[in-house]
Amino acid sequence: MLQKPFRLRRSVDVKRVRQQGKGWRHPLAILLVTKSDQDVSRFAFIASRGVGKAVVRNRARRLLRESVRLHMDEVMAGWDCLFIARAATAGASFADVETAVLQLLSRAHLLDHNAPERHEEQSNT
RNA sequence: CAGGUUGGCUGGGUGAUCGCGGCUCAUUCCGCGAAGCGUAGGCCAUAAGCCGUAACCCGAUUACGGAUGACCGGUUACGGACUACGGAUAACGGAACCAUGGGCUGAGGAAAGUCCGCACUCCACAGAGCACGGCGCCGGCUAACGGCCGGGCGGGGAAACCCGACGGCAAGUGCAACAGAGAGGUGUAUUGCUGGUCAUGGCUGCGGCCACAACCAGUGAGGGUGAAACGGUGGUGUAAGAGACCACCGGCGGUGGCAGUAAUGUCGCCGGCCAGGCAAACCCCGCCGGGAGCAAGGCCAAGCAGGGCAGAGGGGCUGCUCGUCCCAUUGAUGUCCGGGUAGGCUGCACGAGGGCGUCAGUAAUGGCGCUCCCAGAUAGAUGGUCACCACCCCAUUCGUGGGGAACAGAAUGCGGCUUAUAGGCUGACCUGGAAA
RNA sequence: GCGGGCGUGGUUCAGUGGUAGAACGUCUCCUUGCCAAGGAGAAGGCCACGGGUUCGAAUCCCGUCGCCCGCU
Repeated sequence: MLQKPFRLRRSVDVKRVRQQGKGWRHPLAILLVTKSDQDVSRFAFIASRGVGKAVVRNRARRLLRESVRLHMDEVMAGWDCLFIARAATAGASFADVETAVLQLLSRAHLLDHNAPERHEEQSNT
């Protein structure tokens, strides 16, 4: 779980994103996005029963969530994002899921390239 | 040593780093603010404080000094309790639950399937009968169970051991394709065997013998069909045969003794000779079952708007009948149109609880003592990355390198069952071989 | 959480104890110069899976798997 302000918690919000959101597809995940009136961007992660059993669904959601968490400060504010796991998500490695998430976010033009590159800072320390 | 049977335990570890949920503490703000402190006020006196002083005591020696100072007289400072005010703190309560920091803690043996059983909660206290559903050898355990333990019986296995929906088909009804003479009651004949009637042919030593058609009668032994054909073996009997009769055996019904709480076992006696199979066919017998479910239920917040038509009945807790209760002509209820909500808290984590010991019991289990506190999410936490060690597989120049690591994720809780499961540890038993 | 149903040739479905069928599709042949339509014929099933009851199971019972639906 992300920290509370960054979670998309109410079912009405999720429904709104599902119905009105613009979508981008990747073999490992689907991203739906709508503009919100919030100061921050909020995220939700969905794995349907088609993805697998409970263990597999948990695994898929955790991988997606962790990928988003590590790059959250690069994402522009004020968007509601809905990540939907696919059948291959749980079987993939974390690195693959991470690149897939970054690809989806950049295709949705949500990455703020002026933000500090946390990744490099981490590897330097 | 090899093969097998069966029970129990476990379900990777350590560290670094970036994160998440819960509880808790501190930091922030607010409320209420005790004792104590300060100020003011009067009150208390039987005061141990102060003043005076007799006596006693000590030193000096007849004068006094010192200390303690009773009684008595006086006094009011300290004191005592009280009242009012003052500013503060602890504790408590609340807000915020946002941020930061600290501490503790965070998936399973099946959390799974939802197949049973309970707790808990609500319902118009749920009564009777029928229906319906479940269970089904006996005894025990349990809150309860379709569970567990022990025992019996039947089946499998060489054995350890395993498996069994294991009440009733001489209460009734029903079912059995094909094949077969006949498939459910007293019934069956175009095979066979036997006798009779009337012929025919062959042989003849004239007494008969053999073969065979038709009809009538007896028979169910032999052959044959089938999953299954109305007991088995031996004899008596007969024209041929048959439980027709007899002996033994098996099975059945009744009855009695002994062992056992019982299921049952065992030993007799009597009967009739057989009364078949299927109740996971209807059913009968015995026992059990009110219904719904934590989205139960309780509290709070927010929001809205009613109207048309039908209408005297409607309503349960599957169904029906009776009974009972609730709502309803102040319009219940049904239906159509329209409007509002999709939040929070609680239930919700101390329990039929875990561990250890001990006692009772063959055991399941129970009693007692000590000890521990052990997830509570809500678009749903328990995760990501890296390193090392242990495990398995492959390669190996024996240094190491590469890969793999099961089944599976709490959602009110608990007791079972069932199903999935890589590997590891360990107890007991059986059979065979070898050695001593 | 509670409850119900389904699984049969490639597809849609019958069959409710006695040797598994229909329609469409597929294939072969006929018809046509060729195709369609039409006609004749054929192939194709361990009845989802594993046990049990029964002489015998697609059917009855138990368990497993998958799919679908309803209520709250």
